[in-house]
Amino acid sequence: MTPPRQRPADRPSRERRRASHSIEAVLGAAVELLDESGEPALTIRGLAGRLGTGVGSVYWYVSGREDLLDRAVDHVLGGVLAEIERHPGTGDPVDELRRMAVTLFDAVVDRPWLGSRFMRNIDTEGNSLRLYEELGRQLLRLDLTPLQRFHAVTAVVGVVVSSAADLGQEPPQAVVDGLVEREEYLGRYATNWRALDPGEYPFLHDIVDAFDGHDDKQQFLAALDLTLNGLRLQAGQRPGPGARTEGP
Amino acid sequence: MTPPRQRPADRPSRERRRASHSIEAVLGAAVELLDESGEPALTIRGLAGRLGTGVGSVYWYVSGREDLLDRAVDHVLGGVLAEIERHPGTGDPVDELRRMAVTLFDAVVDRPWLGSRFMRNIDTEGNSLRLYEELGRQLLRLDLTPLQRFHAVTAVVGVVVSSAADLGQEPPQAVVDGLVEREEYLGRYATNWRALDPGEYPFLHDIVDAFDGHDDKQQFLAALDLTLNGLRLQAGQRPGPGARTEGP
DNA sequence: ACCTGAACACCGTTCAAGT
DNA sequence: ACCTGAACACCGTTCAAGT
Repeated sequence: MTPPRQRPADRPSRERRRASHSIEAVLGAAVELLDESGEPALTIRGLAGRLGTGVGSVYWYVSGREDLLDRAVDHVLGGVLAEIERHPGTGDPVDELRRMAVTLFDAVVDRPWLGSRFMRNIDTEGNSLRLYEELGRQLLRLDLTPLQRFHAVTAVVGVVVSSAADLGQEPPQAVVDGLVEREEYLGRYATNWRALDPGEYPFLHDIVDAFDGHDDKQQFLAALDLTLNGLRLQAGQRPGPGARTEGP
Repeated sequence: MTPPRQRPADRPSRERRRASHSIEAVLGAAVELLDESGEPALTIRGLAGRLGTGVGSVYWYVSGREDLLDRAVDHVLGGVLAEIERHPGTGDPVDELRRMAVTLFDAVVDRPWLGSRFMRNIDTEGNSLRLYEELGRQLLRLDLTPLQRFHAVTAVVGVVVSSAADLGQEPPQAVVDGLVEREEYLGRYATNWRALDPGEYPFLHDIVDAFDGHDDKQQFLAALDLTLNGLRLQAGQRPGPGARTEGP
């Protein structure tokens, strides 16, 4: 919804400054708040309070809450990028792409507030764009058209984004607080579904046992592998995990 | 983030009532506001103003803003469901699934505020759950395990959700207002990318022409077909559109 | 059964004034 | 160059009081 903001290049500025006041301190505290209680909990006042300053001070470093959020995301993405770049990346391109997507997914599990923000600012240089490049680079080694490559990265990122949306919605506060078990929470779905008329909801009855107590990561991997096998097919490769195996 | 709310069954109540005050009137006005200016523009005060009542009145019909949003989504989903159910649905299961997903996507294009909300409340009966059932039912005709079916619907819904996230972010206000052309907006990305070092960003340079002026629907269809071809492979079918064609 | 609107407890953002 | 905090213009939600 927001236009690409000007991102004033991180001011290097001079050597010593009050330790608590620097863009790094601001982003560090912001990430803390986000990690502790999620996106809605990050307020300018709360952040200023944690930094021991007034609200106006925050506005010296960021142009607003949206900018703050974007920078916090970029900040955290630095670590993800480092992890992704650690590996040589010389194996099968689709396998590499898969590994990167899983790394990204794991980061989102740790920080649901990354939500669908982590690929929002690919218009200008930053960690999102580097990540995007890193993912796409694998596809250069595949026999595809540029348009197919563009679509393929979109699709792979999309699998992570939609999983992130799932994760972001899931924990009702009671589950987060540990008052209600996740099992019990999922169990409610299953219980409700089983009470429905099987004639009207044959599909729900078919999957209800599989749904009950399902694993988010497996769900993500399944979606990812469907996409990647479609991609392998498009590139003329043989299918990977999750495809039907023919004969013994 | 929110726990499944109690949804007090739509009160039928008695025959005549002031026309402007009924749950239908409330949801109708809410949808209007959402269509006009998006999710953030839907405020309780604004809604009450449009209805010509006080804020307290709105709270008699819905339990809060989140509930209002969920009900508005459910309201609109009724139309989508009707369109999906109009067809016989006896063709190839994956083709049918594809058609439904496209219908869903088109609805999201029209109403970006459906965002990732349209499958959020599948714990209890409602149009989201019916939609979910309708999608999944196609898979019953495929040779898959229940877990594979569950994962497949998740994946297909995920493609729509991630496209919705894309669409929801896209229009900066200036583009919505028609002050800036979409072409020009996308062009900024392309211009920035072309200015980057090709050695550092080989992938971006490879796709920049394809990206420039790309079509959202084609992008969605490409991602969808990758997933569906992965699914066809899993079910032992022959691949559909988007797969590499072997010989003449 | 349904509506009213003041009151409460928050927000993000701005800006004159400070050092 | 960086900080302060009051002030402004909003929010969602509650609730005693009305009809």
